[in-house]
Amino acid sequence: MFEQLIARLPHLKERIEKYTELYQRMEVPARTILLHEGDISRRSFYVEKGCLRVWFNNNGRDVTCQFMFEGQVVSSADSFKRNIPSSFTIEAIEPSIIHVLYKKDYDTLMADLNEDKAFLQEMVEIIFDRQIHYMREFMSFIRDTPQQRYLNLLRDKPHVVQRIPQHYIASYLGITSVHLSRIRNKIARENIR
Amino acid sequence: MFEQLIARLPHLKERIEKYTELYQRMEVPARTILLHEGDISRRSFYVEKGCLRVWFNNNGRDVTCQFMFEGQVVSSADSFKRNIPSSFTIEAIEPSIIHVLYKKDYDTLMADLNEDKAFLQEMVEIIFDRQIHYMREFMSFIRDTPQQRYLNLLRDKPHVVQRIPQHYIASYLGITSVHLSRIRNKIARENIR
DNA sequence: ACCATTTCTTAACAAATGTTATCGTCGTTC
DNA sequence: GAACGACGATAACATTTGTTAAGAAATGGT
Repeated sequence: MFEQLIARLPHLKERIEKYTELYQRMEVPARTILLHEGDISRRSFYVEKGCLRVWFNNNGRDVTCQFMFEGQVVSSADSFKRNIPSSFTIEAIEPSIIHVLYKKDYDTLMADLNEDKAFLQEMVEIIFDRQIHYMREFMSFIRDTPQQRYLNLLRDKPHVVQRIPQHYIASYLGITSVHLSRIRNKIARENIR
Repeated sequence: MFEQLIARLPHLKERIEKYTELYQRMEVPARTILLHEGDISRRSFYVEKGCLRVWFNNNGRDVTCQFMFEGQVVSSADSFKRNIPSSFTIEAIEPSIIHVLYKKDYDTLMADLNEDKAFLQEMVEIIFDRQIHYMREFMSFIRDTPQQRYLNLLRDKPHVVQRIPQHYIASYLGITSVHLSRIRNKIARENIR
């Protein structure tokens, strides 16, 4: 676990391994809710196998805002860090193997790690990358049509399109599944010509 | 300068003041471009007075993605930090007083400050807040209609609606100025009834 | 005060997107 | 293998949003 991370940050190897020990392995079937919108998140998740969907309720309907796959870590960052209600739900949509880190273990660990300059610097980098990620998603929404966003997704994250049911992708793109179906049809017709 | 910041982080007072010294004051008229999209950003800006608009070119037309006012710091974060071309332009849209920090001064300062745990922790918090900001903007785009986004803006940042020309707000909302005008008309009619 | 420019509104029409409903396929479960 | 539910395609129609163009209103510079 966390092999990729250790490969990227060999100087933090021991600390990452210490971190790993605190995780608890868990197998869950599809449709398991790991965190409910509105609850305060006390757990953070690492995906060993499977796929999670992050979504929130908007006037009675799902709005998907993220998909997480093998090797990714996910938590309701603001809820977990600031003890406020989560603004979204985290749900497994495939049978998955998840490693869970409880808030109290995380806090203990962080208290240690805060003494550690190298770790803090790494932390800055990681959060910074997340900032850039969301900034780009945001810019794409201002800029692109739904069709363009779908083509971007095909280009940048083809595994998402392959693994995720289409109606979830539609809501992630901010459109209805009917409209996504039309867009796909249109793209297919254009490719034949 | 930076009084609010010092008030919030009194334990970092000296370092913030050291930071301040490196800034250069600059008065610019409206329509001054402070950073061109595609250029590598070597400067970061603090707004003492006036207003900046952050935008990028999309097939020949402006897409606005942010407004910055008095007391805010702005840079093309990824460009400034990673030495890559900026994905947007920064422009003063009112006559403004700007304080400029050059990259080389910033780097020197950061090298010092990286020795400083308290500062690094603060840094994590600040970047983390930016992450949450962009995440929320992103979620709002998936979730809300343009009319709702305009009402949110009126509710959360009325000063933006008051100070910024409407066609810029339209592009920030991801719609045309004609459509924003229609939305405003509709809201006004609903309020009369 | 005057002119030029920018900004905002409105209208008419076109294109994009949503809504509702129906149908076919596929996988799961009993 | 029958029943069921999830998923995706499609159609018909409604609503939203974009495009273009014209004119009114506001703003800034001289």
